Amino acid sequence: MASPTASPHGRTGRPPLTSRAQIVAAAREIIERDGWERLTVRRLAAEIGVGATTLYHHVRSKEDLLVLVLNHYLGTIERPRLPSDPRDRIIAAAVAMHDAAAAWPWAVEIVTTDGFLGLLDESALWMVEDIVAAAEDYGCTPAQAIVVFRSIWYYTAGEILVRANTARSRAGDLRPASLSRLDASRLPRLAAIGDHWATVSQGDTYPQGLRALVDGLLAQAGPAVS
Amino acid sequence: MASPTASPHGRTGRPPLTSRAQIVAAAREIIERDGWERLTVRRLAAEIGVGATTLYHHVRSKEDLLVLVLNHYLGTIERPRLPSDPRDRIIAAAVAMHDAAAAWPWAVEIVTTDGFLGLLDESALWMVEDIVAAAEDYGCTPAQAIVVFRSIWYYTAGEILVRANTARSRAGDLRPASLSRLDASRLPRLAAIGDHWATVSQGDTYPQGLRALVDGLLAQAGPAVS
DNA sequence: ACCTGAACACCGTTCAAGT
DNA sequence: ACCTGAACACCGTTCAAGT
Repeated sequence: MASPTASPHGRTGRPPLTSRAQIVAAAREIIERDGWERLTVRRLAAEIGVGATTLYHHVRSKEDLLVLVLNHYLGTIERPRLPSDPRDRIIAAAVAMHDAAAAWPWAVEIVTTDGFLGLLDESALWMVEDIVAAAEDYGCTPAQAIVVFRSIWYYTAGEILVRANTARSRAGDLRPASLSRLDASRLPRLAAIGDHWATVSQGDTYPQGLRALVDGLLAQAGPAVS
Repeated sequence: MASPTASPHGRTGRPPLTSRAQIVAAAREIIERDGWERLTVRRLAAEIGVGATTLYHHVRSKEDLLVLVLNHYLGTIERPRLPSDPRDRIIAAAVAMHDAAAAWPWAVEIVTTDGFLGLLDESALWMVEDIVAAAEDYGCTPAQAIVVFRSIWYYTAGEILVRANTARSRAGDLRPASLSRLDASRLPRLAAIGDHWATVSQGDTYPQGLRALVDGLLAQAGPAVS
């Protein structure tokens, strides 16, 4: 009566044809091949060669699936060597976090929840750890270090969002977004800037704004202890 | 043969039963009553009492509709009186922008496109104008003023996103998000902070981070001219 | 225990046809 | 010119039934 393929966990019944690892791998394949907008439960099931409803035996919901995929992605990112100077270390860690997010902008939607730390695996939390540790090494209290991380994350998430949406809208119709049409008497500064805005906006101002933010935050925490 | 209800614009044919103004009003009604997630083309049409396909004679797409609704909303916000000191003026304008966005977090998705300025009516651009003008009054070049605005917008949009997603996820299942489960040997600082993180995260740290960002940005532009 | 198809309750958008 | 229902091409999720 005993199943000839009884699992080592002592479970009985039909052995699984689908595994969480297989699901995550297929999801990454779809994201990389077709873009993350195409990752739907139905497509993912088709990719694996299984009924759509089967997936609900392995993940609770689509969001659950996305968290799974995100953690797998974050686990593949190597932890960078960081400078010893606390201020420079915060900036380097933030840039690493930004680069990781820029490659996977959809992840930002999952991760922009205040409780998101509870969703992430330990292997993905070193970005947070490094920033908090550097802030404390500079002389921040734990509460100040949290504010430092949060503020950097807000700034980074916003930049990623703009970056992703801009790329998406450029894929569709080009928008002129010309400011020269503006009424100079009501919006004089914007009218004067005119098309210069588009030129400046093409550049990457993330690092510059980041340095400003970090310097401002550390100044609030008091002068360096060194 | 002439229509008895020929419009003053000299157009002929069946007079419209549906107007853009009516559509925008109905959309706002749905958003305020049921939440913005419930605003669908079909629901909107039902609210007006018209076929869903009819709306496509008045708006090009759903995105077009959202831009229409957003501009109407922004047009109703009063332009605040701002301090004369440039630094304080930037902060006050940013806080006004933040408050407007916090009330309508869905709008952030529309407006986080680099070319979004081209989508907004003049009546909505005073927030941008005021920040740019204040930055220039402080002594920034136009290019620096653009970086100031962009950086503030990134930070603000990110905060709104986290705020909106946190509210949404709290409406669903409560997440514990406990950091005390962490391995202290691999993530010592986070483990030490533990549940203190949740306490600090409950507070509103937007103004504090904003001040840090603005001070950092203005320091980059050089010392005050006054 | 694992997997299935059918079904539910939706989406945004197009298009030929009606008035 | 304006409005319509039907249809297209999808979604995420549930559930009773099969193996």
